[in-house]
Amino acid sequence: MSQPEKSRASNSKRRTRIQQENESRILEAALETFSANGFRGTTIDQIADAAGMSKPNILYYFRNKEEMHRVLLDQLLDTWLDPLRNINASGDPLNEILQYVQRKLEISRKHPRESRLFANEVLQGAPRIEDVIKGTLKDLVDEKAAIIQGWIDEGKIADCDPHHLIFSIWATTQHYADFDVQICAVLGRKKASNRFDTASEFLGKLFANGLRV
Amino acid sequence: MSQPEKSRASNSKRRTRIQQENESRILEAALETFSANGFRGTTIDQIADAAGMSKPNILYYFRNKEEMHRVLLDQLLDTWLDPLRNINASGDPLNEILQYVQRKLEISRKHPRESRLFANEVLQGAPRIEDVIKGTLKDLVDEKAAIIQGWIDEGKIADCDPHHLIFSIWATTQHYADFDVQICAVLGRKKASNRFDTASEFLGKLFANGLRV
DNA sequence: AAAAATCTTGACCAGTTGGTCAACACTGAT
DNA sequence: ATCAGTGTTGACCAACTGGTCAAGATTTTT
Repeated sequence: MSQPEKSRASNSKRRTRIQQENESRILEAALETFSANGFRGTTIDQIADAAGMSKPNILYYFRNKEEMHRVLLDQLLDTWLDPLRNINASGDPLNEILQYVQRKLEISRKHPRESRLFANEVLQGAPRIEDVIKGTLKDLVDEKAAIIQGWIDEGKIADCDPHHLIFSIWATTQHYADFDVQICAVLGRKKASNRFDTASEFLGKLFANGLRV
Repeated sequence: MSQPEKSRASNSKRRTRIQQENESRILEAALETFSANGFRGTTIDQIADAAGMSKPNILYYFRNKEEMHRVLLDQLLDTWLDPLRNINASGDPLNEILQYVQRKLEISRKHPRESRLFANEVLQGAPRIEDVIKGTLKDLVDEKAAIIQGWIDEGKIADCDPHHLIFSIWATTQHYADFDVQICAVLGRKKASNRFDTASEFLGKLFANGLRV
């Protein structure tokens, strides 16, 4: 009776101190490298270097390159959907939406690497997260879109397609993480230094104005 | 006196019929593959397959993988900047901006592969187009931002940061090319079928409303 | 028709990369 | 202190990949 082949990371036994430390060091290094170079552009050696350990040791904790990527995407998706979940049907409509914009922008500011990892994945056709996108994500978006449609019907915000409204919030906020290099280059050193604050102000105005009845 | 090493493609001599045909077949195949898999994720063999020729023949026309990528990016950047160049200081402010939104959206609709190629490049830190972004692109954006600021000062459109306005237009329109998989999955088969038309309507409303004085 | 130029590719090579393995080092429970 | 379980890595391998080359096929020029 041999054990099914499992990496340490996916083992359900209680994890030791060393396991926990190393797994998080590896995931941190993998996030850094994957988000900067994409999946194919990342080598296990790079991750090993970034994590300060040997390649075989990386593969002692994760069965293969794919598994590190999968774990990162899984972790990511929770954080990703959280702000959307927070939209509250009984709150003030405009305020709920503006809060959502600001929360998403805050994620771009604080977690740009996760944003780029996600962008890379979707750009390549989302092969590894197709299920989540078509399932959990779609259901959640449909649910919130219905809430927004309700607000529109009550005349609380301007008439527009709720799905596209959500897309436009994703687009504008994630842009500040995914295209940061371009943003900084175009703004120049000085204006770029507080780009997230000026972006926050701009997006607040745009959506507040754009959704006025 | 040996010729400097040049691929056929970059040779300045008059190009033969076969050269022209094959170079464009290769670039078409390369665009398809690069935009779907990224630079590192693309192998010359894949491009050769897509172009229906052998690998050595690909490398007869282009010195290496890098050169195909470079040529594609060069071609792309022209198309890319064109709509922005079209913004006219003496036109009707709101109309000029809404036209820009629609032109950019049209590019996402007609040239999604180019958009993804560009997105891939910027996501990875734009190593190969840094110069253009910091030079031509920045200058052009600054110029158009000044025009928009003029309109704001005249009270023709709402007060907002012109640079971020441009970013938000890039973000919202390119999103429909770069994240198409996600858009389609979330919208579902039926609503996805005319996604560009509904997007056009939504973005028109959002920016028209958002820029009202 | 023949020579010159251009085009095409099978075979090959060297470097890289994902992943394995056996042997050795460390940790912590007894 | 012991030793079973856990952690670590140098050496290695097979597959892949970017790129070369010489020889032959095709097209164009004369």
